Amino acid sequence: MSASLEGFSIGTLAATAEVNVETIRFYQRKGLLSEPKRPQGGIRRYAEAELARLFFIKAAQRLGFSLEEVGELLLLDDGTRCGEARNLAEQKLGDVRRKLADLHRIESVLSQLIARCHSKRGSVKCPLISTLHKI
Amino acid sequence: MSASLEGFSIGTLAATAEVNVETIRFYQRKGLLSEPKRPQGGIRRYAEAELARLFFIKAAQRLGFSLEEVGELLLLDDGTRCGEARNLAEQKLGDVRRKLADLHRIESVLSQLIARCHSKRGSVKCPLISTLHKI
DNA sequence: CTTACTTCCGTACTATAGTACGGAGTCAAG
DNA sequence: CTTGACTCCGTACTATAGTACGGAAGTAAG
Repeated sequence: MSASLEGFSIGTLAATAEVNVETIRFYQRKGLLSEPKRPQGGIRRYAEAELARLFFIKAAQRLGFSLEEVGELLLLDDGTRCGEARNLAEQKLGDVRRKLADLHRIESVLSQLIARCHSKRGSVKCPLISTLHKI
Repeated sequence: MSASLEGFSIGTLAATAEVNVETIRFYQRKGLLSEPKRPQGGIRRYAEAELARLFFIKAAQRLGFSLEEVGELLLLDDGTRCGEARNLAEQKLGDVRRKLADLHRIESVLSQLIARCHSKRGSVKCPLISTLHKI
Protein backbone atom coordinates (compact mmCIF):
# COMPACT_ATOMS: atom_id res chain seq x y z
CA MET A 1 0.00 0.00 0.00
CA SER A 2 1.82 3.04 -1.21
CA ALA A 3 0.71 6.53 -2.17
CA SER A 4 3.57 7.79 -4.28
CA LEU A 5 3.68 11.06 -6.12
CA GLU A 6 1.91 9.36 -9.00
CA GLY A 7 -1.35 8.53 -7.22
CA PHE A 8 -2.92 5.73 -5.19
CA SER A 9 -2.16 2.07 -5.43
CA ILE A 10 -5.22 -0.15 -5.66
CA GLY A 11 -4.81 -1.05 -1.97
CA THR A 12 -4.76 2.58 -0.89
CA LEU A 13 -7.72 3.35 -3.13
CA ALA A 14 -9.64 0.44 -1.60
CA ALA A 15 -8.79 1.44 1.96
CA THR A 16 -9.73 5.07 1.35
CA ALA A 17 -13.08 4.18 -0.19
CA GLU A 18 -13.58 1.48 2.44
CA VAL A 19 -14.12 -1.28 -0.08
CA ASN A 20 -12.30 -4.50 -0.80
CA VAL A 21 -9.53 -4.53 -3.40
CA GLU A 22 -11.47 -7.30 -5.11
CA THR A 23 -14.51 -5.06 -5.26
CA ILE A 24 -12.55 -2.47 -7.21
CA ARG A 25 -11.39 -5.13 -9.66
CA PHE A 26 -14.99 -6.35 -9.88
CA TYR A 27 -16.23 -2.83 -10.69
CA GLN A 28 -13.52 -2.51 -13.33
CA ARG A 29 -14.66 -5.75 -14.96
CA LYS A 30 -18.22 -4.38 -14.89
CA GLY A 31 -17.03 -1.22 -16.61
CA LEU A 32 -18.04 1.00 -13.69
CA LEU A 33 -14.51 2.05 -12.94
CA SER A 34 -11.66 2.72 -15.34
CA GLU A 35 -8.48 0.68 -15.29
CA PRO A 36 -5.45 2.96 -15.73
CA LYS A 37 -2.64 1.71 -17.95
CA ARG A 38 0.18 -0.21 -16.31
CA PRO A 39 3.51 1.55 -16.78
CA GLN A 40 5.52 -1.15 -18.63
CA GLY A 41 5.11 -4.04 -16.19
CA GLY A 42 4.64 -1.84 -13.16
CA ILE A 43 1.52 -1.41 -11.06
CA ARG A 44 -1.45 0.80 -11.76
CA ARG A 45 -1.78 4.21 -10.15
CA TYR A 46 -5.17 5.75 -9.45
CA ALA A 47 -6.08 9.42 -9.34
CA GLU A 48 -8.67 11.33 -7.31
CA ALA A 49 -11.13 10.82 -10.19
CA GLU A 50 -11.32 7.09 -9.50
CA LEU A 51 -11.81 7.72 -5.80
CA ALA A 52 -14.61 10.17 -6.57
CA ARG A 53 -16.20 7.60 -8.84
CA LEU A 54 -16.10 5.00 -6.08
CA PHE A 55 -17.79 7.40 -3.69
CA PHE A 56 -20.39 8.15 -6.37
CA ILE A 57 -21.08 4.43 -6.80
CA LYS A 58 -21.46 3.94 -3.07
CA ALA A 59 -23.73 6.98 -2.73
CA ALA A 60 -25.98 5.73 -5.52
CA GLN A 61 -26.06 2.24 -4.00
CA ARG A 62 -27.13 3.72 -0.68
CA LEU A 63 -30.07 5.26 -2.53
CA GLY A 64 -31.09 1.82 -3.72
CA PHE A 65 -29.64 1.86 -7.24
CA SER A 66 -28.32 -1.47 -8.48
CA LEU A 67 -24.86 -1.59 -10.02
CA GLU A 68 -26.47 -1.72 -13.45
CA GLU A 69 -28.42 1.44 -12.66
CA VAL A 70 -25.31 3.05 -11.22
CA GLY A 71 -23.72 2.33 -14.58
CA GLU A 72 -26.50 4.25 -16.31
CA LEU A 73 -26.13 7.14 -13.87
CA LEU A 74 -22.41 7.22 -14.54
CA LEU A 75 -23.14 7.61 -18.25
CA LEU A 76 -25.09 10.74 -17.31
CA ASP A 77 -22.24 11.88 -15.14
CA ASP A 78 -21.47 14.96 -17.20
CA GLY A 79 -24.57 16.47 -15.62
CA THR A 80 -25.98 17.73 -18.92
CA ARG A 81 -28.72 15.13 -19.31
CA CYS A 82 -30.66 15.99 -16.21
CA GLY A 83 -33.93 14.73 -17.69
CA GLU A 84 -32.58 11.22 -18.15
CA ALA A 85 -31.08 11.13 -14.68
CA ARG A 86 -34.39 12.39 -13.29
CA ASN A 87 -36.31 9.64 -15.11
CA LEU A 88 -34.04 7.05 -13.56
CA ALA A 89 -34.50 8.60 -10.14
CA GLU A 90 -38.28 8.76 -10.58
CA GLN A 91 -38.44 5.08 -11.49
CA LYS A 92 -36.32 4.28 -8.47
CA LEU A 93 -38.54 6.43 -6.27
CA GLY A 94 -41.52 4.39 -7.48
CA ASP A 95 -39.69 1.17 -6.55
CA VAL A 96 -38.80 2.56 -3.15
CA ARG A 97 -42.40 3.59 -2.47
CA ARG A 98 -43.70 0.16 -3.46
CA LYS A 99 -41.18 -1.48 -1.17
CA LEU A 100 -42.18 0.90 1.62
CA ALA A 101 -45.84 -0.05 1.22
CA ASP A 102 -44.96 -3.76 1.30
CA LEU A 103 -42.79 -3.36 4.38
CA HIS A 104 -45.43 -1.31 6.18
CA ARG A 105 -47.95 -4.09 5.62
CA ILE A 106 -45.43 -6.69 6.80
CA GLU A 107 -44.57 -4.61 9.86
CA SER A 108 -48.21 -4.39 10.77
CA VAL A 109 -48.90 -8.11 10.38
CA LEU A 110 -45.76 -9.13 12.25
CA SER A 111 -46.33 -6.81 15.17
CA GLN A 112 -49.94 -7.95 15.51
CA LEU A 113 -48.86 -11.59 15.46
CA ILE A 114 -46.26 -10.94 18.12
CA ALA A 115 -48.76 -9.09 20.26
CA ARG A 116 -51.17 -12.01 20.05
CA CYS A 117 -48.35 -14.38 21.03
CA HIS A 118 -47.76 -12.26 24.13
CA SER A 119 -51.41 -12.03 25.14
CA LYS A 120 -52.22 -15.68 24.46
CA ARG A 121 -49.46 -17.07 26.69
CA GLY A 122 -49.93 -20.72 27.46
CA SER A 123 -52.64 -21.24 24.89
CA VAL A 124 -52.58 -24.60 23.18
CA LYS A 125 -51.69 -23.36 19.73
CA CYS A 126 -49.18 -20.65 18.86
CA PRO A 127 -51.12 -17.81 17.23
CA LEU A 128 -48.19 -16.94 14.97
CA ILE A 129 -47.82 -20.45 13.60
CA SER A 130 -51.58 -20.88 13.35
CA THR A 131 -51.87 -17.68 11.38
CA LEU A 132 -49.15 -18.71 8.95
CA HIS A 133 -51.40 -21.67 8.18
CA LYS A 134 -54.26 -19.37 7.34
CA ILE A 135 -52.97 -16.31 5.52
CA MET B 1 -51.22 -33.30 -14.41
CA SER B 2 -53.56 -35.70 -12.72
CA ALA B 3 -55.36 -35.72 -9.40
CA SER B 4 -56.18 -39.37 -8.91
CA LEU B 5 -57.79 -40.89 -5.83
CA GLU B 6 -54.36 -41.12 -4.28
CA GLY B 7 -53.53 -37.39 -4.18
CA PHE B 8 -51.90 -34.71 -6.31
CA SER B 9 -49.20 -35.18 -8.87
CA ILE B 10 -46.32 -32.73 -8.56
CA GLY B 11 -47.72 -30.75 -11.49
CA THR B 12 -51.13 -30.38 -9.86
CA LEU B 13 -49.52 -29.47 -6.56
CA ALA B 14 -47.44 -26.82 -8.29
CA ALA B 15 -50.39 -25.37 -10.18
CA THR B 16 -52.56 -25.30 -7.06
CA ALA B 17 -49.92 -23.54 -5.00
CA GLU B 18 -49.04 -21.33 -7.99
CA VAL B 19 -45.39 -22.23 -7.95
CA ASN B 20 -43.13 -23.84 -10.50
CA VAL B 21 -42.66 -27.62 -10.43
CA GLU B 22 -38.94 -26.93 -10.17
CA THR B 23 -39.55 -24.80 -7.13
CA ILE B 24 -41.18 -27.73 -5.36
CA ARG B 25 -38.24 -29.94 -6.20
CA PHE B 26 -35.93 -27.16 -4.99
CA TYR B 27 -37.80 -26.94 -1.66
CA GLN B 28 -37.55 -30.70 -1.31
CA ARG B 29 -33.81 -30.57 -1.81
CA LYS B 30 -33.69 -27.82 0.83
CA GLY B 31 -35.62 -30.05 3.22
CA LEU B 32 -38.54 -27.64 3.45
CA LEU B 33 -40.98 -30.02 1.83
CA SER B 34 -41.19 -33.80 2.19
CA GLU B 35 -40.71 -36.12 -0.76
CA PRO B 36 -43.29 -38.94 -0.60
CA LYS B 37 -42.10 -42.44 -1.54
CA ARG B 38 -42.45 -43.48 -5.17
CA PRO B 39 -44.73 -46.54 -5.47
CA GLN B 40 -42.38 -49.10 -7.19
CA GLY B 41 -41.27 -47.07 -10.19
CA GLY B 42 -44.42 -44.96 -10.34
CA ILE B 43 -44.77 -41.25 -9.67
CA ARG B 44 -45.08 -39.52 -6.35
CA ARG B 45 -48.46 -38.52 -4.95
CA TYR B 46 -48.89 -35.54 -2.66
CA ALA B 47 -51.47 -35.02 0.06
CA GLU B 48 -53.15 -31.88 1.40
CA ALA B 49 -50.39 -31.68 4.01
CA GLU B 50 -47.80 -30.82 1.36
CA LEU B 51 -50.10 -28.21 -0.15
CA ALA B 52 -50.63 -26.67 3.28
CA ARG B 53 -46.88 -26.62 3.80
CA LEU B 54 -46.38 -24.81 0.49
CA PHE B 55 -48.94 -22.19 1.49
CA PHE B 56 -47.20 -21.84 4.86
CA ILE B 57 -43.86 -21.29 3.12
CA LYS B 58 -45.32 -18.67 0.82
CA ALA B 59 -47.09 -16.90 3.68
CA ALA B 60 -43.88 -16.73 5.69
CA GLN B 61 -41.96 -15.49 2.65
CA ARG B 62 -44.50 -12.71 2.17
CA LEU B 63 -43.69 -11.64 5.73
CA GLY B 64 -40.04 -11.32 4.80
CA PHE B 65 -38.70 -14.60 6.15
CA SER B 66 -35.90 -16.17 4.10
CA LEU B 67 -36.17 -19.82 3.16
CA GLU B 68 -33.71 -20.66 5.91
CA GLU B 69 -35.91 -18.86 8.43
CA VAL B 70 -38.99 -20.55 7.00
CA GLY B 71 -37.19 -23.81 7.71
CA GLU B 72 -36.81 -22.81 11.37
CA LEU B 73 -40.47 -21.81 11.55
CA LEU B 74 -41.46 -25.16 10.08
CA LEU B 75 -39.56 -26.88 12.88
CA LEU B 76 -41.82 -25.00 15.28
CA ASP B 77 -44.83 -26.00 13.26
CA ASP B 78 -46.41 -28.07 15.99
CA GLY B 79 -47.38 -24.77 17.58
CA THR B 80 -46.15 -25.75 21.02
CA ARG B 81 -43.00 -23.64 21.03
CA CYS B 82 -44.63 -20.28 20.73
CA GLY B 83 -41.78 -18.50 22.51
CA GLU B 84 -39.25 -19.61 19.91
CA ALA B 85 -41.52 -18.67 17.03
CA ARG B 86 -42.11 -15.31 18.68
CA ASN B 87 -38.36 -14.70 19.03
CA LEU B 88 -37.93 -15.37 15.33
CA ALA B 89 -40.79 -13.02 14.51
CA GLU B 90 -39.40 -10.33 16.82
CA GLN B 91 -36.00 -10.51 15.16
CA LYS B 92 -37.68 -10.28 11.78
CA LEU B 93 -39.76 -7.32 12.96
CA GLY B 94 -36.53 -5.59 13.95
CA ASP B 95 -35.12 -6.24 10.47
CA VAL B 96 -38.28 -4.94 8.85
CA ARG B 97 -38.22 -1.76 10.95
CA ARG B 98 -34.58 -1.13 10.10
CA LYS B 99 -35.35 -1.58 6.41
CA LEU B 100 -38.32 0.76 6.74
CA ALA B 101 -36.13 3.43 8.30
CA ASP B 102 -33.56 3.04 5.51
CA LEU B 103 -36.20 3.23 2.80
CA HIS B 104 -37.85 6.28 4.38
CA ARG B 105 -34.51 8.04 4.31
CA ILE B 106 -33.93 7.00 0.71
CA GLU B 107 -37.44 8.08 -0.26
CA SER B 108 -36.86 11.48 1.25
CA VAL B 109 -33.50 12.02 -0.45
CA LEU B 110 -34.70 10.79 -3.82
CA SER B 111 -37.85 12.90 -3.82
CA GLN B 112 -35.89 16.01 -2.82
CA LEU B 113 -33.37 15.38 -5.57
CA ILE B 114 -36.12 14.97 -8.13
CA ALA B 115 -37.85 18.12 -6.95
CA ARG B 116 -34.61 20.06 -7.35
CA CYS B 117 -34.20 18.63 -10.83
CA HIS B 118 -37.64 19.95 -11.69
CA SER B 119 -37.11 23.41 -10.24
CA LYS B 120 -33.63 23.87 -11.64
CA ARG B 121 -34.57 23.18 -15.25
CA GLY B 122 -31.92 24.30 -17.69
CA SER B 123 -29.32 24.86 -15.05
CA VAL B 124 -25.81 23.97 -16.07
CA LYS B 125 -25.32 21.04 -13.75
CA CYS B 126 -27.86 18.37 -12.92
CA PRO B 127 -28.60 18.67 -9.18
CA LEU B 128 -29.12 14.93 -8.86
CA ILE B 129 -25.78 14.01 -10.39
CA SER B 130 -24.04 16.81 -8.51
CA THR B 131 -25.47 15.59 -5.26
CA LEU B 132 -24.33 12.04 -5.88
CA HIS B 133 -20.85 13.48 -6.03
CA LYS B 134 -21.26 15.05 -2.63
CA ILE B 135 -23.19 12.68 -0.37
C1' DC C 1 -50.75 -49.50 -28.91
C1' DT C 2 -49.02 -45.35 -30.09
C1' DT C 3 -48.55 -40.60 -29.16
C1' DA C 4 -48.11 -36.82 -26.27
C1' DC C 5 -47.72 -35.12 -21.90
C1' DT C 6 -45.64 -35.70 -17.17
C1' DT C 7 -42.47 -37.10 -13.92
C1' DC C 8 -37.90 -38.23 -12.38
C1' DC C 9 -33.16 -37.07 -11.69
C1' DG C 10 -28.89 -34.89 -11.88
C1' DT C 11 -26.59 -31.16 -13.47
C1' DA C 12 -26.07 -26.65 -14.96
C1' DC C 13 -27.47 -22.04 -15.46
C1' DT C 14 -29.80 -17.20 -14.15
C1' DA C 15 -29.29 -12.73 -11.49
C1' DT C 16 -26.95 -9.75 -7.88
C1' DA C 17 -22.96 -8.28 -5.49
C1' DG C 18 -19.30 -9.43 -4.38
C1' DT C 19 -15.10 -12.72 -2.08
C1' DA C 20 -11.43 -16.04 -2.31
C1' DC C 21 -7.44 -18.36 -4.30
C1' DG C 22 -3.09 -19.45 -6.46
C1' DG C 23 0.89 -18.41 -8.92
C1' DA C 24 3.67 -14.99 -11.00
C1' DG C 25 5.53 -10.51 -10.97
C1' DT C 26 6.74 -5.94 -8.62
C1' DC C 27 8.12 -2.82 -4.96
C1' DA C 28 10.31 -1.08 -0.80
C1' DA C 29 12.99 -1.70 3.41
C1' DG C 30 16.68 -3.66 5.78
C1' DC D 1 19.97 -8.67 -2.51
C1' DT D 2 16.76 -10.97 0.09
C1' DT D 3 12.36 -10.89 2.33
C1' DG D 4 7.76 -9.68 2.95
C1' DA D 5 4.01 -7.09 1.42
C1' DC D 6 1.48 -5.78 -2.41
C1' DT D 7 -0.30 -6.18 -7.26
C1' DC D 8 -1.81 -8.66 -11.35
C1' DC D 9 -4.73 -11.98 -13.55
C1' DG D 10 -7.83 -15.56 -14.41
C1' DT D 11 -10.75 -18.60 -12.42
C1' DA D 12 -13.69 -20.28 -9.06
C1' DC D 13 -16.53 -19.87 -5.15
C1' DT D 14 -20.16 -17.55 -1.70
C1' DA D 15 -25.20 -16.54 -0.70
C1' DT D 16 -30.23 -16.32 -2.15
C1' DA D 17 -34.03 -18.05 -4.68
C1' DG D 18 -35.00 -20.18 -7.93
C1' DT D 19 -35.13 -21.76 -13.48
C1' DA D 20 -33.71 -24.55 -17.36
C1' DC D 21 -32.20 -28.76 -19.72
C1' DG D 22 -31.78 -33.45 -21.35
C1' DG D 23 -32.74 -38.14 -21.39
C1' DA D 24 -35.15 -41.99 -19.44
C1' DA D 25 -39.27 -43.74 -17.55
C1' DG D 26 -44.13 -43.48 -16.34
C1' DT D 27 -49.09 -42.24 -17.48
C1' DA D 28 -53.30 -40.98 -19.95
C1' DA D 29 -56.15 -40.52 -24.01
C1' DG D 30 -57.45 -41.82 -28.46
